[in-house]
Amino acid sequence: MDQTAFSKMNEKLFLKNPDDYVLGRKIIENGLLLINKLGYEQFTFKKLASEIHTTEAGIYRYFENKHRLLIYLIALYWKIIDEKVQVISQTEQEPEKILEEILHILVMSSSSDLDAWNMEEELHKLIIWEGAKTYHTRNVNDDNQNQLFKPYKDLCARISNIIIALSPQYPFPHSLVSSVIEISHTQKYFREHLPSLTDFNETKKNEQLISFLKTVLFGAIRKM
Amino acid sequence: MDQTAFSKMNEKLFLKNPDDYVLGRKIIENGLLLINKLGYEQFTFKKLASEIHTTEAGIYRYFENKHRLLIYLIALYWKIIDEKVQVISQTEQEPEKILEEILHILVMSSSSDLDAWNMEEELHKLIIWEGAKTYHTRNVNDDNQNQLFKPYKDLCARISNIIIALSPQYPFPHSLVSSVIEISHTQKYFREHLPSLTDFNETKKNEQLISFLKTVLFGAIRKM
DNA sequence: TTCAATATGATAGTATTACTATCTTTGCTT
DNA sequence: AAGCAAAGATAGTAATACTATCATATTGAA
Repeated sequence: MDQTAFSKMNEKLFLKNPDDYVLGRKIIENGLLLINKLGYEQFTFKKLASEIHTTEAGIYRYFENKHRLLIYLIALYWKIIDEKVQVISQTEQEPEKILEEILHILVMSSSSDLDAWNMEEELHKLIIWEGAKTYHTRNVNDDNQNQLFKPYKDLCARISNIIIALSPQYPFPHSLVSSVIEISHTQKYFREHLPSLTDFNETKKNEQLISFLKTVLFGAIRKM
Repeated sequence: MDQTAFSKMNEKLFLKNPDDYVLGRKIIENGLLLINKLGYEQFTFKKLASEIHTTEAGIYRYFENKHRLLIYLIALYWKIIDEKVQVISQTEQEPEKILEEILHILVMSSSSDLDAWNMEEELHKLIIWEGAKTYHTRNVNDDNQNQLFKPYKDLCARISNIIIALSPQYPFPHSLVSSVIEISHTQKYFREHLPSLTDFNETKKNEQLISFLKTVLFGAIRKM
């Protein structure tokens, strides 16, 4: 796992930094697995507590509630993606090629190493199933003021800059980037659960999804 | 309100057809208002019951749980939109013009009549805030098998047909349509709550959003 | 070595949620 | 006038989402 993403997590996300303590790290790792297993609604601190042989109260020392834990995990995901995008941006040269590489990262087409426990894949599953629940809440504005969504916004800004460099005349770079990110998740979800909302067949799924995202991304910024 | 949308609602959505009874209609109307007021998570049948001077048990006679009520309301929304799209399709002639009209419908740019109680506007608010919660559930597959999402899929298919007529070579008409629909909601939401993920300023908001959606929709299907 | 701070464990308790069950009353239809 | 279904009323339960308090174990500074 990429350890640098854990550093400098927004302190508003937790009561006590989980990455500094044994129990805290167990909460993060097993919390992620258990949310993915049960779904966010069915997930409770009590169930997690019994999973890691601690108590509800123990978990509440780290996170105010399960929503904060969710936002923490999603923020972690965005930080990891942002770092990958930074690396790509530095190594690649053509902006088109960089953007295409970013699409690959967003759909997690490279199912990476066959680690027994691959946090990144779990985080990817989490964002597809539960990502939108971080901000579809009556607390959005407060949470946003507390900078809880900063990693997502940073990533969006970084990719937008590539669009701006490539197509300075295009008036909606941020909207385009946040849209492509969101639909990379919803299309992957629809493909599995509401396939008639998509056009993907069983073969080379991720390639088809990336093709689609390319028609959207490059279609939009192309000059009329 | 468009009364035809209520007819032929999928019977799996309710235990007793709310549109056939006084109490049922109160549940629908005040349920919609109360979910919008409190947010889906804070909304409970108990609160709704006290609002309309009935009891929890009374509401449970109509809906298995609040999630079913949410799906019902969202299905109603899609039916209303689908009817509007049908009307446009019949009156308009050029496919481009039809699609542009559909974008206007999707973002609800015409804030219609100044009725004291405008169900359509409330439903539009509901879909923006809570729409994604209908399918981001561990029950998606069951719910989908029960046809609970049929109105959405019907709408998507209908609009896709226009795309196909306009651009028969484009390989992803359904994905494009479901994506445009989804981002019409998320971008409107981001504009209000996470504006740095968008590029819209305070003036003529909906026109800007529609411009953006046009770059995506027409950009994607344009021949290379 | 001792003391103090703090991480964690253990237990208990509360208000609210998400239901289910049952019994009564009201009002309309035939 | 009888009967049936809609709606009201009340009660109860398991689970959720917390909060509070007290005990124990570890560790690092004096």
